[in-house]
Amino acid sequence: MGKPPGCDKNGLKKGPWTAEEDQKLIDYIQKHGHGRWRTLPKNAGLKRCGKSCRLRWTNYLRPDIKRGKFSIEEDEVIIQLHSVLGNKWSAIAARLPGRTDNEIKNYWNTHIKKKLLRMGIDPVTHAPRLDLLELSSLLSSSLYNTAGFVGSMFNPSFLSLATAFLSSNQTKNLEINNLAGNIQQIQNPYEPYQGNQVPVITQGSQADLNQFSANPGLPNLRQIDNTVSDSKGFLPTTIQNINGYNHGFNLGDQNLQQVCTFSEKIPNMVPFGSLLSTPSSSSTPLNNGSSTEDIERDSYCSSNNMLIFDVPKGLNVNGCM
DNA sequence: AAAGGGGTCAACCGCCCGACA
DNA sequence: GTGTCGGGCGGTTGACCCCTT
Repeated sequence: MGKPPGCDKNGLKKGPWTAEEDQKLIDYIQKHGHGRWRTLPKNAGLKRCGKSCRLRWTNYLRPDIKRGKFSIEEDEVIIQLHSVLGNKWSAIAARLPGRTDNEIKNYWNTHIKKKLLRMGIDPVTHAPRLDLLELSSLLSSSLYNTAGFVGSMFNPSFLSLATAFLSSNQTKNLEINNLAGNIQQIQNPYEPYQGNQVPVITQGSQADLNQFSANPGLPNLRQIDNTVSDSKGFLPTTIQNINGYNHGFNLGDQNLQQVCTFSEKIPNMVPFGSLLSTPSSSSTPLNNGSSTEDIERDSYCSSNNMLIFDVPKGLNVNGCM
């Protein structure tokens, strides 16, 4: 079954393409079009395998390729689509005109993944990292018996519920994953647990949240500003409906649809970097290889739409990440 | 100035699938 | 049903670059 690897046979050249080879390939495709990649290199006078030619064309030489840095909007589209599609880079690329799957894949692995990790978000599941919850659980076990409010704050039943809640998100269907992408709200990925406030990442079904709201052990969830930047109608109404506790998550297929039709909205979209990026108060980036622009981009954030827990002053949660 | 360590990204690899003879 | 072909996919590699020491 299948076909021979090809490129390492018959003395075919591998490695970086020269300008001359590029020109030959471009000239040939401009004259004859592409396709028939196996015979193309011979006809074009190239000592390359067809696959190498195809990749060079689709990933680099194609005239409609957009070079240069990814915009904030593109970042957000990628994150959104990845939360729904996973590592389906070609599917993601299809929604980002001018970008190739390879480029997006590289960008994800080198930039976005790290960014999400800094934010305490699992880049695979787009859920809060469970190891952080486990850390909370450790805190709970050590503090539970010594401080009354901590016992309430880190109520094991609450942690258990939260863990199950978050775990369930990893296996739930697309709409839940999309919800995670839409309403993850976090304060500061560089210093996630600042002062007396713990960032809250809310996601889940209505039943999940009803459970949360019904749990007396929950800390005081409040939202600084629940007027969500949805003036263009992009963000789901779910966020608008969150006012303190859940007032009704209503996620259905329309959310997936929103993501899938997202690219049409890019030109006029309301950035939701405020949801996924960071405030300008970040101090030292963890990635010292970041360019100034990266730092600025990572710092892009609006000051509203923050969901926070009130944490008693006595509890120092700095450095939990 | 030089070494080395880490980040980036173009290119490659291996596998898979659908179409077709 | 089987083999071949054309093409696509996600994962990985390695050369190059830049920054730090």
